[in-house]
Amino acid sequence: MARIPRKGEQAMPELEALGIFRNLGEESRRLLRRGVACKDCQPGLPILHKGTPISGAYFVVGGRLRVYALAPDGTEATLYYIDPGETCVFALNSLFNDLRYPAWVQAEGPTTVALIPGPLFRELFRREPSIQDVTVRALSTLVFRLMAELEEVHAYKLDQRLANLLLLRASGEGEIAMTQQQMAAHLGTTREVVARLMREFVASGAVETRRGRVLVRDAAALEARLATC
Amino acid sequence: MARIPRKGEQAMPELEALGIFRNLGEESRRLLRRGVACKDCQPGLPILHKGTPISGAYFVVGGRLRVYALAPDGTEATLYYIDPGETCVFALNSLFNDLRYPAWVQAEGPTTVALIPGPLFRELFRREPSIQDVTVRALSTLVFRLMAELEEVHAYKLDQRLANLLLLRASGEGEIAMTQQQMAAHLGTTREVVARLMREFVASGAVETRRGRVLVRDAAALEARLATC
DNA sequence: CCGGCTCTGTAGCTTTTGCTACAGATCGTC
DNA sequence: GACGATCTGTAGCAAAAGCTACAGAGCCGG
Repeated sequence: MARIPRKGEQAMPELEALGIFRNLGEESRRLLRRGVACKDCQPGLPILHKGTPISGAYFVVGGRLRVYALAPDGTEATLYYIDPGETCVFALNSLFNDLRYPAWVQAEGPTTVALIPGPLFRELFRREPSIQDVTVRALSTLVFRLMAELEEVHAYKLDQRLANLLLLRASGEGEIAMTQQQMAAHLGTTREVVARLMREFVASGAVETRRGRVLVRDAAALEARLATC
Repeated sequence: MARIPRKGEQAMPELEALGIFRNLGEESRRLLRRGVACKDCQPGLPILHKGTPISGAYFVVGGRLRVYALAPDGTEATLYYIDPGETCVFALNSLFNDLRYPAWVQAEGPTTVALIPGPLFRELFRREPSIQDVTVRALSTLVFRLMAELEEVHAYKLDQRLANLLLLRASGEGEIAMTQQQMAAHLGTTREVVARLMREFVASGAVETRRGRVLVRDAAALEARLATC
């Protein structure tokens, strides 16, 4: 049940529930009370589109956002999720560099998002260590991830990269809720190649395939696949 | 002719020649005078190795640093250059996240580097807008680059990526001072593949090859190659 | 000048991945 | 239950890239 958007003073309690906004200076709080807005997002509808100009910083207060890219053939690849207390690093990057947003964002389930307008966020960044920390950490984390992904593309073959993806995405019970097409989009290849590689994993007993899901049956076998040069 | 390393007060004139350090507050200057060091680097010898713990931020005062990766077969791939007034963003990333340095760095020609110890840099970061700006901009620029490279790997074939590399690296006179092996390392492929593709470019009149160099003869032909799907 | 090292060019074969096509299974809606 | 959409599995062929091998050219130092 979506509430009406909350602006200024009414949005503060939600924001202060996040640790990074709890110990701000009085001046920063005053600025925030005049500029921040919180709103509930409908699951499924894009909140941000590729090419959107970015006017502020987005923080997840509750729920979860999914950031995804669209491949030329229309398929979606999830880039990353944003959990409560986290900010959208692509939006930060766009904000600090006057770039347009490079992907799409949608809410997964009921999600509350705080939007801090650009000039306000920059001012907070100037004066508040916790904001500086979250900004640099978000950018650094993204740098780390992108470097790892680029290295993986150069260093590994597709079977190894698929094995890695399965290991990384497996839940506690060893389940990956992805279609082959989604895996293909993530790895930058075709669905048929994923199917072919998956057949080998099935034959070796490493996984079982279901419609829309994969079950890891022998993680060690996947790790062994990863270790082959 | 390398001078002895300059510490504290003696290093300040060189540092203040860089715009970002020119308008610092008095307290920041006082801190800097007690902590900064400048030194001249020998061309060729690595300044930083992969795996090195990072103790501070590196700014180029004069000359130029080259950051490079080593492939498993020992070949070097230049990742980026650092010019005067710029900082080593990998070192920043390592510093803020307690990571080890991910590559190698060497000086190209006579180069002077200022090292600002970690705690001092963090303090400057907290209070000085120009330091905040250079930090966020360096990280953001790296994010942008890595994202573009990752997208290029997925969206283009090797011939297109080679054409792009030649266009990007060509000097004003259309010369690229790289061996085929270096191009291969950069693109994550083999020297023979580069040779094969280069033969096609030569046959079409787009380039001429020399030992250790490539001469672009028809940039439009390379661009046309880039545009083919 | 000579020798060693590195770079370039080439060939042939193999492996990996992509493309096209098809059929069957599964799921949700009417 | 029927139907349409989507997902999975498979096959065959093509294209791209990798691997191995070799020869010749160019550069530098002794």
